[in-house]
Amino acid sequence: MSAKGQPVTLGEVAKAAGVSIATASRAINGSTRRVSEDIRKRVQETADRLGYLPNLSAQAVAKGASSTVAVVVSDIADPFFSAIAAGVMRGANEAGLVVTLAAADHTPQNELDIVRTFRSQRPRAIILSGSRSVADPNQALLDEQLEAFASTGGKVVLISQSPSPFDVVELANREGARELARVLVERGGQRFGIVTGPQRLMTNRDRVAGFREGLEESGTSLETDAVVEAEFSRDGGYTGLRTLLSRVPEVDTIFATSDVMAIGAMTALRDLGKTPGKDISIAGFDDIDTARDVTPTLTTVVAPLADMGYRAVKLAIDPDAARDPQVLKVNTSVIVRESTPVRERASA
Amino acid sequence: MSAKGQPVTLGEVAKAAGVSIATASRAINGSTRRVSEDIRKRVQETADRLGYLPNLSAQAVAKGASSTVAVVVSDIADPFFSAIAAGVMRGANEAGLVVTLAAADHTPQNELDIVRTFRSQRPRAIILSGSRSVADPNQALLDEQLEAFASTGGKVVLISQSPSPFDVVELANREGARELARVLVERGGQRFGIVTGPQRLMTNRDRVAGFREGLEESGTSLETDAVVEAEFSRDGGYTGLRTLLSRVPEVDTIFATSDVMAIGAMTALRDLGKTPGKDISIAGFDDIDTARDVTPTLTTVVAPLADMGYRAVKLAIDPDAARDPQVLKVNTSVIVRESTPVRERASA
DNA sequence: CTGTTAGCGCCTTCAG
DNA sequence: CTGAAGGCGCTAACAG
Repeated sequence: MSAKGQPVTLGEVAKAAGVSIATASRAINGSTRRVSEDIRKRVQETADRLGYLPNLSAQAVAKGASSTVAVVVSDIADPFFSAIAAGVMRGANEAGLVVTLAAADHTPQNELDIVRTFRSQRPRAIILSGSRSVADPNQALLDEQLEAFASTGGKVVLISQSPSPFDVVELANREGARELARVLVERGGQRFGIVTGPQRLMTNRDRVAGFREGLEESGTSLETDAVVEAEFSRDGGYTGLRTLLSRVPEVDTIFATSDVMAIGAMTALRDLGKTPGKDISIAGFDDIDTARDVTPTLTTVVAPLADMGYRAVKLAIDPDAARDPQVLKVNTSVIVRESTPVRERASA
Repeated sequence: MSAKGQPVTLGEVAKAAGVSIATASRAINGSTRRVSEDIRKRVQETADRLGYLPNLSAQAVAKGASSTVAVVVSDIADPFFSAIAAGVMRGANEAGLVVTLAAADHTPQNELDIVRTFRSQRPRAIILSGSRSVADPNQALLDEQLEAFASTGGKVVLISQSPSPFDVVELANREGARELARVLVERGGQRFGIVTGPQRLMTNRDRVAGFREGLEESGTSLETDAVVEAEFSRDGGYTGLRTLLSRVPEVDTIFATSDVMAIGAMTALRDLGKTPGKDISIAGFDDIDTARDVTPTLTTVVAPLADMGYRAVKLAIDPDAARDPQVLKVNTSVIVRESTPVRERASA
C-alpha cells in the first residue's frame, strides 16, 4: 500500500483537516471534548482516512501518566500464574490498559531487576504475584523500589500475603488448608503426610499451618517426620513424595501444598507401584485446570486464580488513590474428587 | 523515605552533578559513550543517589523507537500459548526488551483491535501466535494493519503458517502428524479415528492431512466417518470423542489434533467405560507439560513451543531488517508413551 | 569531550 | 469554540 515511511502524526491530520493541532488533539483524544460536532467529525474522518493512530509514548510524556499496567509473575508457563495473568489481562482490557509482563523465574534478584525496569516504564500500576518470602535479603531492596514507585504516584498491588504497606489480594491459604484437613479426616484419613514447597515461602507456611490446625481440630495430629519439604514444582512433588514414603511408609493420606506438586507426587506413587486414590489418598491446592484431567481426578482447594488477577487490576485502578492500603481476602472452597475416596477406619 | 512527588528527571541529575543535561544523557544512556571517565562516574553516582530511572516513554519519543515487543496470543491460560509466551519473554529479556501481551480469546475481531492498540505503542515488533484461518473475512483487515505497521519500520513475526508476506516461525504440523501415523500403524493400529479442531484453522488442516498421508503411506486408510470436528479445546475433545465412537464404534486408535483435545477425549473414553491406552489407543500433538502427567501418559508429537517463541523474538530483532521475509521451519518428533501400547493385529 | 539548540509527538494552559 | 505557545523528558546534531 505505502512505501517505507513514518507513522502518521497528529500534525499531519490537523493540516489535512485544515485545523490546528490543538483542535485535532481535542477532537480525537480530548478528555473534555468541547469541539463543535462538525469539526470533530471532519477531523475524525481524515484521521481514519490517513490511518492515524495516537502515539501512546508521546501521550504518556505529555500527560505524565501512561496507560500501562505491569505484571510480575514467577513463571508464565506455570498454570497457577497463567491463570492469574489471564484475569489481569481481562481486567486491564476492560479498563483500556495495556499489560506488560515479565517472569522472575523464582529468583528474587530477577524480581528486583524487573521492578526497576518496570519503574522506567512509568506504568499506572505494578502488580506482583508470587508468595512473599520470610527473611529474604532482597525483600528490603524490593520494598524500597516499590515504596519509591508508590511515592511518585504509582499504584502497587500484591497478590500475596498481608501485612504489607500496599494493597494486597490475599488468598485464604490457612483457612482453605484447614477445611481440607477436616474433610480428609471425615473421609477416614488417619495417618497424614505433607509434601510442601520451601517453608521460606509464606504460601507454603500458611498451607501447612492451616492443615495442621484442621487436623488438630479433628482430633488427629501429624507425626514429626511426616512433613517433607521439596522444590515448589512438579518434580519437587515427585521427589518429595518418595522421601516421605521412605520415612513414613504407613501414611494413608497426603496433602501436597499445590496441585502441581500433587501431580508430581501422584506420578511418584505410581512409579512406586501404588495407586493414588486407592492405596493412598492425595489432595492438592489451587484447582488448576489439570486437576480434573489427571487420573484419579484430584481433590483440592479451589483458588479463584483468574478472579484474583482481575480484582488486582480493579484495586490498581481504583480512583480513590489516596486511601489506606487495602486487603482483599479471597475465599476458597474444597472440592472432593476421586483422589480421596472414603476409607474404612482401621480402628473405629 | 520521600513524600509524594514526581519521579527524578535527567535534568535534576544533571544539575546535581553540575553538568549539562546532554552530558548526563550521554553518561547514563548514551550509546557511544564519549564522555570522560571521571564525569561519567560522577553523573552515574548522583543518578544512583537520587534514584534516577530513565523514562522509557520519553526515550521512545525522542529516539523514535521503543524498546517494546508486543505479543498476541489466543489465550494465555492455554498451556500451548503460555509455553510460547515463556519463550518470547526469555528472548526479549536477553535483548533488553519489554514484553506487552494481549489475549485475542479466539476472536478475530479482538485480534484486530489488539493489533491496532499495539500499533499505537509503536513497538519494535509485533509477534502473532495462533493459527491462520482460511477465508477469514477479518484476515484482510488484519493484514492491512500489519502491512501498515511494517511499512513504518515495524517488524512482524507470525508463529503460524506460510506463505505470508512476513517472517514466519512454522511448525512442521504435516510432517509431524505423518510420522505419528506411521508410528501408530507400526504399533498395530488398524482402525483409525481423528478428533480435530475446526478445519478452518490451518493447524488442524495440516495435522489431519499429514496424518492421512502417513496412514496411506503405511497402506492403511481412514473411513469417511472417522474424522470428527469439534471445538479446539479440552471440552471439544470430550464431545468430539463421543461423536466419533457413536459413529464408528470399532476404532482402535485415535488421533486428537492437540494434546488439550486428547486429554478431553481420554476423559470421555473413561466416562464411556473404556480404558485409554488399553481398549483404545490415543495420541495427541504438542507435548504440553500435562502430557506426561495424565494416566496413561500421552503419546504425542513434540512441538518445541518455548523455543518457537524464543526464535520468533530473535527473528524480530534481526539487525538485517531489510531482508526478504523468512520462514523458519521448526521440526517435530514423536514421543511414544503409555497411551499407545503395541497391540496384536487381528488379521495378520 | 562538553554545552547549546532543536526537535520527537502530544497535551494544555491562555488568549482571543 | 478555536489557535498560538509552552512544556513533558529525553536525544541528536551542531558548534565550540
